[in-house]
Amino acid sequence: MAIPKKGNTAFPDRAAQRELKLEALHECAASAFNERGFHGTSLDDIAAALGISKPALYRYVPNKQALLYRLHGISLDAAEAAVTEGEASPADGIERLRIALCQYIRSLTASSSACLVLMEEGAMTGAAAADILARRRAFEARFRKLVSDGIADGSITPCDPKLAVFSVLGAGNWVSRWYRPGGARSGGDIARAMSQQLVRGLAVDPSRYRLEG
Amino acid sequence: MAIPKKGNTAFPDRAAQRELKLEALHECAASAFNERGFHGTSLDDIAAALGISKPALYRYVPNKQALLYRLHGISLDAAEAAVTEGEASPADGIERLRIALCQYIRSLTASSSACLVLMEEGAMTGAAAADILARRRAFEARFRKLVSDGIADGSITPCDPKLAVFSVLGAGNWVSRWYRPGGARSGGDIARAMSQQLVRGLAVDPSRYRLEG
DNA sequence: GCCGAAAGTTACCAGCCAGTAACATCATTA
DNA sequence: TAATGATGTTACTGGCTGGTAACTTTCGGC
Repeated sequence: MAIPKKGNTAFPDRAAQRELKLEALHECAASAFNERGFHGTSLDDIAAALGISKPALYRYVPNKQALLYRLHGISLDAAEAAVTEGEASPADGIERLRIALCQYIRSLTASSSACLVLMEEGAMTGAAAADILARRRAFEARFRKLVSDGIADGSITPCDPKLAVFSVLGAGNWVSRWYRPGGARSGGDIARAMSQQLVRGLAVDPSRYRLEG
Repeated sequence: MAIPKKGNTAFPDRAAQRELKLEALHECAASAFNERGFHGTSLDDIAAALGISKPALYRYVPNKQALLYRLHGISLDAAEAAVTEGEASPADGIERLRIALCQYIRSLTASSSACLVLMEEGAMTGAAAADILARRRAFEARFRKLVSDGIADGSITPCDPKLAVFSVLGAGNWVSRWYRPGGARSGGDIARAMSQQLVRGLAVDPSRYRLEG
C-alpha cells in the first residue's frame, strides 16, 4: 500500500497525486500566510516554495481569495472536531472543556497548514467572510456552552463565560505564533500542559489539575 | 491651560499641534495595521482616514517601515512599563505576576494605537527587526522571572515558566483581536478579570483569586 | 503687512503582483 | 502509436502602492 508507483493502474494514480500536491499546497500556503500574512505573501512565493511556477497554482486553486477561504475552512473543520470531542465526553463540564481545549491546541500544532490561519480573517470579502465569521462565532458559542454547563454542574467557578472563553482560546490561538515543530516539547505535550493550566484557573476544585504533568 | 488657542504665543503652538497630529497618526496607523495587517494597509488608506493626502504623511514619518518600527517601540514601552510595575511590588511572586499581567492587558486596551501592533513582527527587516525582537524577548524573560520567583517563594505551583508565560501572555495578546472600546466591559475591568483567572491557574492557593470580581 | 518656514497638494514614476494567454510536455488509453 | 487531457512553462498586462518632485497655502515672528 505504501507509495503508489506511477503506471500502476490499480490505483487512481493521477487523482492521488493531485490530492497529495493539493495538500502540500495548503500546508505551504498556510505556513506562509501565518508567517508573513496574507497580503505579505505573493503567489510567486508560494509557488517558489513548492518548486513550481505561479500559473501552475491556478490548476489547483481558482484565485488567492479562494485559497484563503479554503484554508479557513480546513482550520475550522479541525476546530469543530475538537469541540465535538469535548462535548461527546460523559465527564462533567470542566473536564469536557479541558478535552475540547486540549484537542484544539493539539490540532493547532499538528498541521502547519490546516490550522495556523486564524489570522487574516479581515482579508476575506463578501460571502466567504460572512461564512467563516459565522462558523467561528458558532465554534466560540459551543465553547461558551461548555463553560456555562460547567458552572451549572458546579465544576466551574461562576464567571463570565464570554471572557473565560476568550482567555482560554486566546492562549491557545497564540500557540500558532510561537510553536514550531521539532522543539523541546511535542505538540500533544504542550496541549496537555496548557489546557491543564488554563482550565485550572476556572475550576471549583483546582486540585484536580496538577501542572507539569 | 485647556486647549491652546492658535496665535497664543505663550504656547509653542506649532509644535503642540504637530505632536497631536503625530499621535493621531500613530493611533490611526496602528488601528489599521491591527485590523488589516501591515501589508494590507496602504499609506493612502491611513492618509484618507486622517483626512490628508499621502505625501503629507511623509512630513511625520520617513517611510512605512519606520512607522511600523515606531509603533512597535511605543507598544513595547507600555509593555515594559507594565512588567516594571509588577516587579516593583513588594508582594509575593504570584501577586507581582498578576499585577504585571493586569497592567499589560490594561495597556493593550487603553490605546488602539500604542499597543495593538503585536503582530506583523515579520514585516520588519534588518536592524529594526532585531531590535524589536530583542526587546520582546527581554520582556518575556522578565515575565518568566516573575514566574520562577513565584515558584521559589512557594506562591506558584511548580511548572514550566516558559509555557506558563506563553499561555498567560497569549491570552492577553489575543485581547487586541476582539476588544473594541465602548463594549459592555471597560478595559480595566477586562484586565482585572482576565489576570485573576489566568493567574489562578498557576497559584498554589487558588482561593486567593476569586473570579467575577 | 511681509517674509520664511512649516504643512499640505497634485502629478507622477517604478516595481510588484494577481491573474491570463499561448505554448510545451507528459502519461494514460484506445 | 496516435489521440487526448492533465500538468506545467514562459511571456505578458493592468492596477495598485511606496515613494518623490514641484508647487501652493497657511501662519507665526518681525
